[in-house]
Amino acid sequence: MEPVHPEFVPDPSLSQTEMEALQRNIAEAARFDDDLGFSPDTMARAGDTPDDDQTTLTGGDRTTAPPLVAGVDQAFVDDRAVSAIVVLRNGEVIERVSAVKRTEIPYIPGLLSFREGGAILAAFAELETDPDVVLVDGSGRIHFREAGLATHIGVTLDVPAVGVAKSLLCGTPAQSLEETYPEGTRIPIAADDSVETCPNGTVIGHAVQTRQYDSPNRYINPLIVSPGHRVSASTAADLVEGTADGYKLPEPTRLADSYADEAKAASSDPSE
DNA sequence: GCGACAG
DNA sequence: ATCTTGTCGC
Repeated sequence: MEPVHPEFVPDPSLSQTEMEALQRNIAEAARFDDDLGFSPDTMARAGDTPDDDQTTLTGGDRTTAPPLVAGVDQAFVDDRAVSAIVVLRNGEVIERVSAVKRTEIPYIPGLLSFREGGAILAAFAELETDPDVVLVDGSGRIHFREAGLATHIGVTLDVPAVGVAKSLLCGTPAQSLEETYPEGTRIPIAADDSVETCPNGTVIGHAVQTRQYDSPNRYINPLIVSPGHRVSASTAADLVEGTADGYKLPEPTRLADSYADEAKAASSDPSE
């Protein structure tokens, strides 16, 4: 798939001020409410009975096929970024692609999309499938200008997108994230003074505990989930919870992560 | 000036 | 993100 908004394609040669200006425009074009082509509750998972998705004469419309969910993740080799995309439906891999691109700028908090965005869009250009929603590694609305990596990619491609991060970039959690929470716990993240584009108190995402150990002194940190584009904060959390399958990371993200490592190894293999 | 900051 | 062994727990 190709960019619907070429003017938003991340350009690493821009000045920092120009990058920030572009992010403000992207945040204005972003929709942080649900505009999905499917019902978030049609998320069947691996192991589910296939005929669960057939029509019920008297029930609601259950003819809708489970959505195509894509996971995107990157790996790095020297000055190159390897982006991998894995598309799943019903827990089954439908397609996977990867692309390699040189990184033009270093990692700068708040400007991640200008470092990784090029490789990601190159990978999407290779993708034949049109995913219903994309899970991007990093923040979406939880960003200083509400334009994190997931928002940048989602708006540029005009595809529903969700940000899945392992740590909090900004914003204030309703409860401390230092505690150990049981699976299923969802803690709202509110905008604070560090988020300069929206009122303080706005819920810009959630900490989501997709996995937790049963026993004593070992614990797992929650994921930080936020809307990227065309998804609300609560639906973003629903989608991540609905695609997680026994691991902390949702399946599409987990598979993209390992595929990126494979592609990275292959790209730096002399015998190839 | 200092702190804080996804991957 | 990346560099890596051991260690805990089911």
